[in-house]
Amino acid sequence: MRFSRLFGRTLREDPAEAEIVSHQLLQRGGFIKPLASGIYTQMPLGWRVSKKIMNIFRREMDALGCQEMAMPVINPAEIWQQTGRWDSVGPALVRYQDRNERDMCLAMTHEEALSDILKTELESYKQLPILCYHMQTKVRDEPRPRGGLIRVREFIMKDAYSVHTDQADIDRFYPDMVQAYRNIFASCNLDTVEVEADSGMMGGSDSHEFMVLSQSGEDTVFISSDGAYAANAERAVFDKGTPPAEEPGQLEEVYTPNCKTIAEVANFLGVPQTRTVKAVFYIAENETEDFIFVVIRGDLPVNEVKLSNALGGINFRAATEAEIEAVGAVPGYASPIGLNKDLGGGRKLIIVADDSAVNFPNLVGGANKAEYHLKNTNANRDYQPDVVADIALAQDGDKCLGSEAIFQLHRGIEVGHCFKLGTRYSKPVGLKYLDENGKTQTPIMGSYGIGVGRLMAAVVEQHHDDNGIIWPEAIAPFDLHVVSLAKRPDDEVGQQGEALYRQLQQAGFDVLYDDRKESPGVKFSDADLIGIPWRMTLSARSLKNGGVEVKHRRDPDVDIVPVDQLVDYLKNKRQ
RNA sequence: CGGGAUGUAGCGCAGCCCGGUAGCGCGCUUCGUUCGGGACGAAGAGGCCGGCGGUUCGAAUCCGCCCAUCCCGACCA
Repeated sequence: MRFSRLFGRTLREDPAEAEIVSHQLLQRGGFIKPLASGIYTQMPLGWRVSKKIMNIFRREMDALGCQEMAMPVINPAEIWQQTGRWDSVGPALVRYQDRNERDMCLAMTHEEALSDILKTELESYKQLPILCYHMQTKVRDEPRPRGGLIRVREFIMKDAYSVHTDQADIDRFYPDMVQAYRNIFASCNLDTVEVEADSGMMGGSDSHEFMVLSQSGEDTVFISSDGAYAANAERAVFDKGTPPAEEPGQLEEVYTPNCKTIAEVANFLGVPQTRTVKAVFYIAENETEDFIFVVIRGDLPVNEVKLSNALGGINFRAATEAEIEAVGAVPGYASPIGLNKDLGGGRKLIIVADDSAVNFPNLVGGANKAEYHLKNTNANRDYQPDVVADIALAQDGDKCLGSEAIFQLHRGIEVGHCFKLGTRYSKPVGLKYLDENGKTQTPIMGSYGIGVGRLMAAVVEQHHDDNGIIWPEAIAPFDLHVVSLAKRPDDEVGQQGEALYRQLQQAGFDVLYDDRKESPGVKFSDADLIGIPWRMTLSARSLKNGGVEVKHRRDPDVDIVPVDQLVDYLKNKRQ
């Protein structure tokens, strides 16, 4: 490619709206161009990188025996209604009606589309496992796109699916897929951390995220100080401490003026926050709008993902002060003690207790009376929780379960996610196959996603310097960047440059040839910004020194290589 | 959806308080000089000052509403 003909140009300054480095450099280098919030065009340079990334995906998926296919972006509503996600995923799913007023949507992922195929295609255990993947545009109307390519509303994802006879079969296959993901990230020179994750809207039992640790990440992950445990914030379980061995004491009302927060109460009564219990309130988004009364030890924040899981995956919102008062609780001094669980009309008050609030005895809690708290509240004696679960949010510095290690908080970019889906999709859709004994069985599925653009951005986050991007060789837009410092196109240097460009292309390299009429400074700066690994400078000076000046983007040093030895030199040096 | 910020030429910004016919740098075009780390000179092109409404003799500037973009949070993968 001649630089003079390359569509898209470099910018001298960072676009004002770009805050994170990958967004700045990808835009400045002319890789991407924004169209609307969270919607980007991949310009020729960016698309070249994407294609190289996708080819790495192909290589790894094909090696596993996964077959590439292509499923549609446009889906009919029915298949999403069948799995329940038409209602459960909310406005992130882009919906519309076609001209016949049929409900349609733009797929945000493809479990439904694949399941629909399997409904008629899958009949026998002999077909299993089915391993397939595709790379397709996903559309998600995100509440808040951010960070350039980190979180967007339209993006290409490689998603693979596996269909198995039973759990044992997916358990055998799953590590191979995880290994393929490791290979992919290794090929992109990306350092990733594998963390236990919540499966979120995907459902299913088991899931692992691949995180790139970065300040620009939007996910919170905890890694134990001994490196033995890593989990994202939604999932992380931690040691809440050992409850003191105390006999339950007598309930005792105490006057606690102006003590609406846990900190104030603990301070006023001179007890640690771990000896208090607090209440948090939500309204379930179900037909009866049940009132969710959460009790949790005073020092712990609520993990709403864990809470949702404890309640069978329902959605909810924070309750208003009026709604709290309506069930008889007093905000700031609330307690589940003495509240009526039947709110009438089939509406329930559901008490969800974190295990901390149950295991720790004699906690200070609200009295449902302004300015008063109760000492020595005890779950199961003073009130009956409907659900007891771990619903606490881990924090930096929390202790790991079963070891002395400490949680350290990191920010991360989620670049890949593997899910064991169980029968989350196969069951509602009614997927069936006949086993060796002619018995009807429900298959077990897995799904494995990785975003192309997000991966590209994550690589830039990890591989850049003050001057620009430093692409790993495997995904660089070009292999070589030939910089000609010819004064005129037809002079000695110009002619040699043309010949060199042809020669390197014939040797099989992807070459960007800077034939522009620009000053050397401009060409070098653009070369650094675009970040192609190998830069070859051809100039009167280099020719006088015996050839072409070869420099790797990440090293300051240069080699002078005679033109006729260049190809051998590069084949030797390149990874 | 809540909080905050910003919208003026392709990009980065000033001008806005204090109303009076729109400016700087980069980039772009032409010519000349230059030529190893974002060169120099000369001459140019390019703007519905985000939109709508109001106040005013007069609005980029004051007021109201709306829209868009970014950041934090909610939410989400």
